Amino acid sequence: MKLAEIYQCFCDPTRLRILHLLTRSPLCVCHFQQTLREPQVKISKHLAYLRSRGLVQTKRSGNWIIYSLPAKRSSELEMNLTCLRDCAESDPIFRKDLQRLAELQSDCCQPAGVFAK
Amino acid sequence: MKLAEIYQCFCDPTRLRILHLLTRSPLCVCHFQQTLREPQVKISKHLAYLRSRGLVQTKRSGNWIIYSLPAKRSSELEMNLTCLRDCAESDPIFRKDLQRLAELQSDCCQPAGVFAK
DNA sequence: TGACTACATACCCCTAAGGGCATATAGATC
DNA sequence: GATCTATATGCCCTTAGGGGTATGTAGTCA
Repeated sequence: MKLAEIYQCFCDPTRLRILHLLTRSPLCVCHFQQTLREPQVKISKHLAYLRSRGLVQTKRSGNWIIYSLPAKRSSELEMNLTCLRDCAESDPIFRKDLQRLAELQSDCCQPAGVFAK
Repeated sequence: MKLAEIYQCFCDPTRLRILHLLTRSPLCVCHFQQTLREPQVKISKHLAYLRSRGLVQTKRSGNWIIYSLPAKRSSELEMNLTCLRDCAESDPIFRKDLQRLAELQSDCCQPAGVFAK
């Protein structure tokens, strides 16, 4: 059942935070590190998990690997990402993540194009 | 994170089918058995899992244990149950479950009150 | 070419959890 | 009390997966 696989991707707190951030903007691994304040290996593994299940896509940009949600998403995924975004509004952890991300984005030393589009 | 715990409950296909049915009506274990066509022990264990995490409630009615969604639900749970219900509409497995349930409900030999309210 | 940066992966350990079989329990009925 | 029905639980096996340490790899820049 496809739906259960989506929820399997959603059922870890770190992955949930990653996916939530991706509903806002494509990001590279170092941004997740700075935003989530988790070890690189942990983030990298969860990203690999999500990638193997088609929940995220990557493209290289110089030294950075940019992660983003897939351009084409099933309606189930789309609905659940929207639901996640709505639920996240009232949760302090997700809010804090967004705040940290905003601070990153206001820095001037970011790789070009990461936050674009 | 409370939200991740909800998704942990959602991440197994059998539990997802159980929860989906419960968005329609309170049910006892034997109804799940007939609707899902899964072994009693499997259903019973998944119900115990959901109960231990507060996703379902029980009340006894004679020999039957009636399972239902909790009367008072967090907004996160409510939103995700709604999303599940919407997603389930397009999935043949969930549709088939609903069909079997409807057949059960049209039988005349059901315990009183199970489907009430 | 060599050093550096950003990221991935192999290996290890440990726990959660899913499934099945057998058995226990609780209420109903006789 | 004995039995039946409906449901729960203990035990066992197996796999998935989450976390950490160490190391590999790919692109960049001097």
